[in-house]
Amino acid sequence: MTPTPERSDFIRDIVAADLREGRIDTVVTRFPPEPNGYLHIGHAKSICLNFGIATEFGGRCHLRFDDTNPVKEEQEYLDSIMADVRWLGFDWGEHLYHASDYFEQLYEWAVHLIEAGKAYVDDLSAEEIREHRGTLTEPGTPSPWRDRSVEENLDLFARMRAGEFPNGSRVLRAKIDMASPNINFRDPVMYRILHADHPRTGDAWCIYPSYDFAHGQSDAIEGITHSICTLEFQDHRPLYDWFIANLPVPSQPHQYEFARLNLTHTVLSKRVLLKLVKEGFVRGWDDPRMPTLSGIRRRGFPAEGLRDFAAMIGVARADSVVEIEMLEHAVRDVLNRTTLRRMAVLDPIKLVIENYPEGVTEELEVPNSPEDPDAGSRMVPFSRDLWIERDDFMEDPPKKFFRLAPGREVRLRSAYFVTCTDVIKDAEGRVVELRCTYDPESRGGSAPDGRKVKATLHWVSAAHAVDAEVRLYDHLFADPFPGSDGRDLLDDLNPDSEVILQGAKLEPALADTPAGETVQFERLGYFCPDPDSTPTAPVFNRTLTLKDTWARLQAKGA
RNA sequence: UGGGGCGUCGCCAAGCGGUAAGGCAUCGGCCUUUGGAGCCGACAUUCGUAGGUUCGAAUCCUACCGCCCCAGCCA
Repeated sequence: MTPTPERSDFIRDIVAADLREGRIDTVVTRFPPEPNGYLHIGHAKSICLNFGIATEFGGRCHLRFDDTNPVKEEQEYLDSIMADVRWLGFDWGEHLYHASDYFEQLYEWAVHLIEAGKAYVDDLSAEEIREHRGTLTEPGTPSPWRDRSVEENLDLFARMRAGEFPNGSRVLRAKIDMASPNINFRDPVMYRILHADHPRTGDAWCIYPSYDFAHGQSDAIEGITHSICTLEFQDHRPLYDWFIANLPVPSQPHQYEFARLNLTHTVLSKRVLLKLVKEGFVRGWDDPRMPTLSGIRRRGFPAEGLRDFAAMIGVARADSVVEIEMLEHAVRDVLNRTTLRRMAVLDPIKLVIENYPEGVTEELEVPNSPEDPDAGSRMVPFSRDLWIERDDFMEDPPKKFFRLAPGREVRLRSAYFVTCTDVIKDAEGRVVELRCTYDPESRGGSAPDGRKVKATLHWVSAAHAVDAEVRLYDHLFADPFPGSDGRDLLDDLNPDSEVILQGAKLEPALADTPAGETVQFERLGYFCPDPDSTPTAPVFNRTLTLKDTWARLQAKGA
């Protein structure tokens, strides 16, 4: 499936109308992450929206770090965010900015508001401010410091900047309306004292602007036309507009809100993700089970799949939870057409072809991709002793199982038809080896007499197999709605989200799979080398399984 | 009991007064040297509920119900 290129949503409709009706000449958007964590798939939705609109309408999209809280922000996050946006396939060109680039301008505008009698320094403590704020149903009460003179406010604010006061001792507040039904208007904090080093400005500042005072003004400075954010900022829009209206800003940006992404079987909360990392429930921010872009990349998901997914889910204002199957579909769709096919046996059982000459190896030509003839083919060694998948044999098969069984003939992919003639078991009765005969006439995988077989099995020549570790990944959370109904999030963690297999058997060509490339292990799924992989000890991650009708039938029967 | 939003198929989502797109999932069938892929078909007489306006309503009006967000010196 190819997503419709000209998709439309309410934001694109607004942009199109603004362009058409001449309210703007060029659309300018921005992706404004706070560098306090790694980007996740929810951010990908926003990135695709903002950068997508810019390219579709011939405008531009800025990458701007909302770095106004030095106590939470780190250079590591700045770096990972830039790498992730690039990986996703977007380019901000020259337009890399930081809210911290505007600290001086923001300070001047704060002074402007003080001079206009629209901001004041408050000496109340954080707790007192909260008490004065009122409640959802009761108006707040003015701070006793609300009516200080402009001169005193100017003096105090300058001394706040100069570092004369300790953290938390004073704040600068906008003077709006303590009785407003919109709590954001009850004299919101514009600046707080934070004696902390900033990743970019170092110790140049000890007062930092709040989100509300920094964001809209940063948009105005950059000439952002459409400032797109998530629903929880709706209540802030009147305040956003208030600052723009009361300051001599160079442009008039507007804010629009859309519903953030929620996904079943996953959690998209920086707080929770940080906890999973810090407390060792995963291998790190880039654990293949994490919904972070770095985790998704390590898992082997292609960026194109994420972009297709973003296009598929659309953009709207209704809270929603997207089934993870939709993401998996988008990823499989890309992988199916782009990936090379290889053979690997995850849970091997020996198959010996009794009538095949001992000590002989022949090279069989196997196509690299049925979806792409241009992908060519490769030579794969074949011999008397092979590994096949344990699940591909049943001694006493049910009606619908049509793989190998005693007396049954099946095809070994691109090789020969083989018929199981004997089953060898160990002392405990466990099947340890299958004896077969092959039909030399069926070389390549089809019989000259035209007879058919119901199954095609993948295989690896035992003498040529490369041993590997394979890590099977599944949803990090077993429940579709982690932590719902009051459960502890951690209780919903899927105990089988990572299953590590040792001694998987790979066909030789797999040993040179480059890092970052995802391949298909035929009939099993998509896999990619993990960064832990070495030439002598390959490690593959399972990106996704293939859709599995047989597994579904079994599940239904059970 | 304040304010701001949202309610169209199991999930996402078009629709903007003219008689319910599409995708995911699911279920059939065909095809197949991956039980993959592909192809074909099925899948909302109904749009949170109840009234009203209209020749005609998911779209307009009224009331009600349900869900989400807001009381950080986080963003």
